[in-house]
Amino acid sequence: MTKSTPAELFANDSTVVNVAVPVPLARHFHYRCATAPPCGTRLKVPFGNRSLVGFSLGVATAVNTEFELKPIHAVLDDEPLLPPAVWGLLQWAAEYYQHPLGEVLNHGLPVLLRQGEAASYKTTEGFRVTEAGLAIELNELRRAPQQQRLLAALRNGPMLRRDITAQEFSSAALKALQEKECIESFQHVPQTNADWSFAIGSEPLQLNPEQALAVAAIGAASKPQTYLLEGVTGSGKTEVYLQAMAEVLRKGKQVLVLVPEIGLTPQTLRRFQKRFAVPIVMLHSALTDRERLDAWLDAKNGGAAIVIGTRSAIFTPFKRLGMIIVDEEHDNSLKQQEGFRYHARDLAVVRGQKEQVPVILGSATPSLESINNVAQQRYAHLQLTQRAGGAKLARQTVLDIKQLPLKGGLSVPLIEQMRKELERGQQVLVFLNRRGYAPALLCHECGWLAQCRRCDAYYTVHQRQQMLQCHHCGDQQRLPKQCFDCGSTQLVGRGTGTEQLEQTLADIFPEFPVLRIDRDSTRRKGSLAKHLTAATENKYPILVGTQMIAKGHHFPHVTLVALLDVDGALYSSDFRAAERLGQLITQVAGRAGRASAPGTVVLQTHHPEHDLLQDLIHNGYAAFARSLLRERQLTQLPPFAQLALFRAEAHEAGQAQSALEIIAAQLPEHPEVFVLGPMPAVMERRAGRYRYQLLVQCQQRGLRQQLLQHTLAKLENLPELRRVRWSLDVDPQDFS
DNA sequence: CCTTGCTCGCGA
DNA sequence: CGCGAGCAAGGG
Repeated sequence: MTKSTPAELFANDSTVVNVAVPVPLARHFHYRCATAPPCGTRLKVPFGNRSLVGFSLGVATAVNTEFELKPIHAVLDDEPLLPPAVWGLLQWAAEYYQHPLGEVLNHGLPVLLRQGEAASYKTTEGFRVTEAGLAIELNELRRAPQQQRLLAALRNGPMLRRDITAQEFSSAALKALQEKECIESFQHVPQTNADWSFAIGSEPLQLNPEQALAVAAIGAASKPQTYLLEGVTGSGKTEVYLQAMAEVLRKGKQVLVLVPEIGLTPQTLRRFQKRFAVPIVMLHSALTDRERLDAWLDAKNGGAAIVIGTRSAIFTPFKRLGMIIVDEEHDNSLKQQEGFRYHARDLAVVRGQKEQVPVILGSATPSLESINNVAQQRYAHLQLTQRAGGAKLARQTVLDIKQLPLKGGLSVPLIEQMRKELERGQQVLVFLNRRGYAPALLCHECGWLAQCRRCDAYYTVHQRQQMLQCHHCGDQQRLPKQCFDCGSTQLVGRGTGTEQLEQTLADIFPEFPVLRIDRDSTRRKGSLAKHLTAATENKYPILVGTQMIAKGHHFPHVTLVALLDVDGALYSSDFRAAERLGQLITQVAGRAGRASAPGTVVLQTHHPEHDLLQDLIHNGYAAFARSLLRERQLTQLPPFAQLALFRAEAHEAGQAQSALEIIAAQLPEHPEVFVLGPMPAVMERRAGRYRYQLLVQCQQRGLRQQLLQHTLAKLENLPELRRVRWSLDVDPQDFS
């Protein structure tokens, strides 16, 4: 790396370089230097009274001579930091999402590189077993199960510290083993540009005909393309991924795997490791900045065969990328909901085209966007309709609870059905998407409801902590003893949350232990994994959970799944609510059953006759989604329309609203452009701010693009907008 | 009088 | 975004 001294730089700084700086401004900035650093190298530049790391965009042409330019401080890279494919992807994303390039480029980098660190390894620490560690009986460590587990793992081969922490081994266990001299640390020198192709042997698992067809189709394609792998839960999508990957790895190429939530990753990682003896790198939130940079470098230098990560991993550079897999492509967490609002699945498809590698989008409940792309023949369709091992899909039923008394959200017929399963020794899963004890606190005497000071929302009662909590702004206060209005002490929770449900179930079924899995019960690090394991092992006949349990994990002993309250989404104002409800019900239903004990799903509802529910339970998600798609076409909603959403928030409602009126006034009139709003957000006030929205709807993507570009250029100079926080969301997923 | 806490404007 | 200038509110 060259670190030019200021003296060298100023000696002859007649050149002007164009720099993308990480600030929320759409323009670039000019700086003086001796010779322009190549486009794509990082520079340290003075900005205001700060020093920032930006990217060179090459020699500037038309230069403003009205004021003196500042010289750059330093050149941080000898050559462009990012390979052309990633550079191009980031440029494309900045334009598509209308987000300042400097911020987008910054987003694509590990933190240390944003801060100006050199893009090179520092040695990393690894651990391996010693002679003593090999000699010792594992049984001797039975009093220290953590150490026992870790030692067993290390006997399979040395591991890096970052991989040890990633697999939820405790650092105490690591230290203890080291002190007993069962293991020792060593300095690991990263192996760049490894060749693992020889290590990919024949495949152990027998595929069913559908899986075999899918793998063959991907392998046989004459040119790379995008595939939608639509496979019912339990149909063995992962096995298709693994065998499709094997082909790629055998050629010595790398694979990028995007997963929605990192909670699932240790599990996925283990499965990948079991199959392939190749370097696998995980990008997850528990990594330190240094570990993240090392992982990034492993991918860039070609040392990592497989990279598994969440949405931001889509920007990882690769030396020889051979395939991208997006698991659970319908999942909303693939879309970033603030700042640079990109959709990692959509960028994966773009990246696949740019780098000419196949992209596999997998889901049991594909998004309507992807289903439409199949219909338009933009994606190839691969279907898995059979569950592996002959397991049957759960039978879905609706339970009409109109006029039925509810006990903590449970109807009597449901309780009886549960009892039957439990007495047969089966496991029952009760799903309720509302954590806490009760979603509101009500005064029984005067009807007063405890309302959040800063939001248009009620506090949730958390009985165990004796707190009121606002789930929208995080505000907390002690559970009041008296009504704020009338002073009555008759305060009761209204409605049911998982905390209450857990108690109610324990009362009804004292002989069957209950395990609750939600954000509150899994707050401590590693406890989600622990809970999930306990749930799988059938130690708890009754499982209670929020949508946390809807993702990925399979509970083979569960034969009855009950969803307590699905009505909220049936009459929602959000046009995506039905799609999401269908996905949720199908995913939760998919957690249950195995070959010997097919499951039943019970949906408690006040609207048993509702078309959506009927369609879903009788025809399944695939048909349900396709009828929703026809509806979207009739109503001209995505994917048949291109949306963009302007949001504004301010301390005064009027300010937010008028900011959007100003923006609306800048939008050119066009017969194919519809503008809706400004209108208040569904929750108008949140965390003390009033929130408004302005929806722009276009027929054509190109038209929307032109329109946004044109409009944003004008907005940059409007002083009236500086007083409010506003943002643009291209392809909004969530209107809250 | 000075500290504290905001909003505002600006950045090459 | 994130700094500092500038200004208002409040304590001594």
